Formats: sequence, structure tokens, C-alpha cells
Amino acid sequence: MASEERRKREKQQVRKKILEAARQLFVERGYDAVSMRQVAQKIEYTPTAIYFHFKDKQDLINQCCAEEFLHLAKAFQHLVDIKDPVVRLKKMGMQYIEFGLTNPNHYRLLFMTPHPHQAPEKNKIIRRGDASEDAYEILRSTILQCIAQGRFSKRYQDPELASQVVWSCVHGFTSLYMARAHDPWIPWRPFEEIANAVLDLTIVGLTGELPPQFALPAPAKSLRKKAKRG
Amino acid sequence: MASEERRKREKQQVRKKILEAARQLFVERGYDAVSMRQVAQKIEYTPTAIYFHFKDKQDLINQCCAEEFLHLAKAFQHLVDIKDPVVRLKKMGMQYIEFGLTNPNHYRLLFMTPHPHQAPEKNKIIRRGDASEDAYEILRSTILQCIAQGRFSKRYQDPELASQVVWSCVHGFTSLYMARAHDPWIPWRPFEEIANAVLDLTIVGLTGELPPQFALPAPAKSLRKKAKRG
DNA sequence: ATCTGTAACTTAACAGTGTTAACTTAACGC
DNA sequence: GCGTTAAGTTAACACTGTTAAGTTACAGAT
Repeated sequence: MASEERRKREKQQVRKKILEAARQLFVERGYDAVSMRQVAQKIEYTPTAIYFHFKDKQDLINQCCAEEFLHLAKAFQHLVDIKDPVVRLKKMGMQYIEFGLTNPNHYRLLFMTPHPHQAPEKNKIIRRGDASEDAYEILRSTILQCIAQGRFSKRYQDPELASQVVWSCVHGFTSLYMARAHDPWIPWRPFEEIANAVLDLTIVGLTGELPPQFALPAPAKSLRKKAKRG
Repeated sequence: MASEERRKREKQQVRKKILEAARQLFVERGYDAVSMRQVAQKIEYTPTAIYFHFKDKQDLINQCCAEEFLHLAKAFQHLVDIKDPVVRLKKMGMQYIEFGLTNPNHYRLLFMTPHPHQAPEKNKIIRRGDASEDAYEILRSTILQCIAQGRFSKRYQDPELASQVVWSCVHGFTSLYMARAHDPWIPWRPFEEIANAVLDLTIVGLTGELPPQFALPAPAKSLRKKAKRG
């Protein structure tokens, strides 16, 4: 009957409510600092109700992450019509760093917390290989174009390897700065300087060309305090 | 009296016992998976006894980390008599990656878990700026030599910036591989390939020279499984 | 030899955690 | 109206980090 449809919709609605509350809390406080009871209270259900919609806390965070990936992919999506793939690559790097430093808890969730990864076929939110949704795929296709146009030196002709190298470098700065920006032992240079240097170094390393020059936006407040020291 | 000395020694001994048990457990299982009760049981004390020697769990892990830093610095120490600073730099990068992938939980503790950093003057284990104990200082001094010998291109003449860039890239691969080596979505290249490529790219980016070539040792068992896929 | 103080440790408890089994309630198709 | 099932709740278990209060053993003083 039609009522069955309606109940399915209602269930989906509750599920979405949980997901949204969890996402907010996780992003705000980080994984460990959020309890199932807090999520439950936020949506005015009992904690156990969550277990009707999600297997466990891990499952809940996994679903949140999958949704967050879409945000990153969407940010990349805005850059697709930049014609020069090398320029696009650098802008993607900047976009990635910005995404990380603006939403550090998001980022930590996605790329620094080792959760048991879902098998690809089980994930219904992101369609792997679909460039409109999968951020890695977007990076990969941009690099593919760089290679096709003969912009990379001959040691970086493997698109997979090149993608992973670029990802490593960009993730490296993002996560290191995130974890240790407040370490008083390190005389950190302003984050824009390091970010730009890392991106330039990556581009130079891959191409041998001089890299394109842009400005970088500001990261989250929590990471900004000591950015000017040293 | 002499007995007072003895009691101080005994206290230090218990402290060391706790530290050693904690270090083992943390490295084996990671921070969150270790409880104070587990540490206590391992040394046959009650959980509360630990609080007599350490302020809280955070303090305990901080002390462990400080000791672990020395291991890394010591690994770097073995490379000091390599004369060519660029060669030494690459070997340091390899050493760093090896350190990370061999002891992933150590590494996570040191560089991926954001603990409230101790003020430099409060730390009695590592003497900051002393090249024999401080890993960052060793990196910095090597880079200083590279610059002094005119090996770096003119855009990387700031030793602090260059250090932070190198650290970013090397940390990037180490931590990314650590967090996502088992992600079936990413067709990972063998880790030695990526590591080498990242190191080469860094050297090329900084110098413009062709980088020196070496082999990389194997990482911890837990990270080795899927290294050959792709 | 006895008393005192304190260092080192234990017992018991608190408030919180993720998770599960058993129970309730409301709505549905028949 | 009746039985079934979906959606949630209550109560509990076995944990967690941490603290306050109590114990014990022993150094030094009388």
C-alpha cells in the first residue's frame, strides 16, 4: 500500500536527522569526543534508537564520511573548466588544503582516522569512478591530461603513481600543519607560505616547469592563531 | 639519609616500569585501545597507582612520545657522516618513512595524534636544538648545509621553510599510506615506488638536480599485505 | 620502643562510554 | 477486531578515566 511508502520515507527522514546531528557533532568536536548519547539527545531520541538505523558508531561515522567526500568532490567540480591541466592541478591542491584547514575535524575523519574501509560495491553514496562524485577520480583524470599533453617529465608517466605522489604531498602539509601547528618547538612559517611552497615543489618536481602563482584562502579559526610566528 | 635516596630510586623504577608497559601497549594497540587498567594490570599494580606517577593518561602518553622522539633522532644520527648533504637528505627521508611504517602506532602517536604540546622548557627528556636529540634540528642542519653549498634553487633559501616543506612531503606519504593503505578504492602502487617517487620529487623540486638512487627497506607487517596491488 | 608523619599504594565509587536483550507501543494488512 | 511487524524505549552489562578516602609500611624523632 501507499502507507508503506510513507513509512519508508519517514524512516529515511529519521535516518537523515541522525546523520545530520552526528555530522555536526563530529565536525565540531571530533570522533572520540562525541558519544552516541549526545547524538541521541540532539535529536530527542534514546541512544538505542540509533542502532536501529546504523550498525554501530563506526558505521555512523562511515556514512558521515561518505557524505563529506561529496563536499570535497564538489569543491573540485568547480575547477573542471580550467583548461590548462597543470594550472588546474595546482588549484586543486589549494582547494584540498583549504578544505582540510577549514574543516579540520572533517578532514581528520576522512583522511587521518583509520576506519575499516568499506568494500566498494557496498557503498551506495559515492559511485566510484564517477568523476562528478569521486575526488580521487577527478585528481586522476586531471593528471591523465597533464601526461597526455606531455607536461610531466618522463619519470612521472604513470597516472596512478603521479596521483598518489601529489596526494601524498598535499595531504602531508595539510595533516602535519593540522596536528602540529600549535607545537611551540617548530618555528612554523605562515601556512600560506608553506602551502604554496609545497604545491610549487610538487609542480616543479613533476613538470620541470615553473609553477603558476596564486593566493591561498584562510584556514579555520582554530588553526590560525600562531600562523604568523617565526 | 641514604634511605631517602633509595626510595627515590625505587620510585623512579616503578615510574619506568609504568612507562615501559604503556609504551609497549600503545605501540601494539594504539592510544584509544589502551586503558589505564590494562597498563596497571601489566605491571601488577592498581590503576590508581599510575596517577601517583603521572597526572593523567595524556601525561602518560606525552612521556612515552618524548622518549620515542629519541629513537627517531638516533636513527637520523646514524647518517650524520654522509658527506653530501643532498644524499644525506634523501637517506633521512627514507629513514623517516621506514620509522613510520615500521612502527605505525608509534608514528601515529608522535605525528598524527594532536595532543596538547608541552612548552619547550618543561620537557626534560629532549633538549631542543641539541642535534643529538632533536630530530627536527638534525633535518634543519642538513638543509642548512644544502643551502650553504648552493645546492637548492633560489626559491628555497629559507632553511626553516625548506625543512617544513620536506617534512610535509615525507610525512604526507607516511601518514597517508598508513591511514589508507587498505582502502580498496585506491589502486595503490607498491609503497617503495611511491616513497621513492615522493623523495625524488622533493629533491628535484628543491635542487633541480637529478636525485640520488637507493633502495628502501620494508615496512611493518600490518601494512605490507596489499602493497603489491594495482 | 613507641609515636608521628608522610610516601606509596589500594579500595570504593562516580559519571560516563558503546552496545545488547527484552519489553512496549503504534500502525498496518487482513 | 486480530495477529504481525516496524520503530523505539527501558534496563542492564561490561567497560572507561579519574578522584576521594582509606590503608599500610617505613623513616626519623623522642
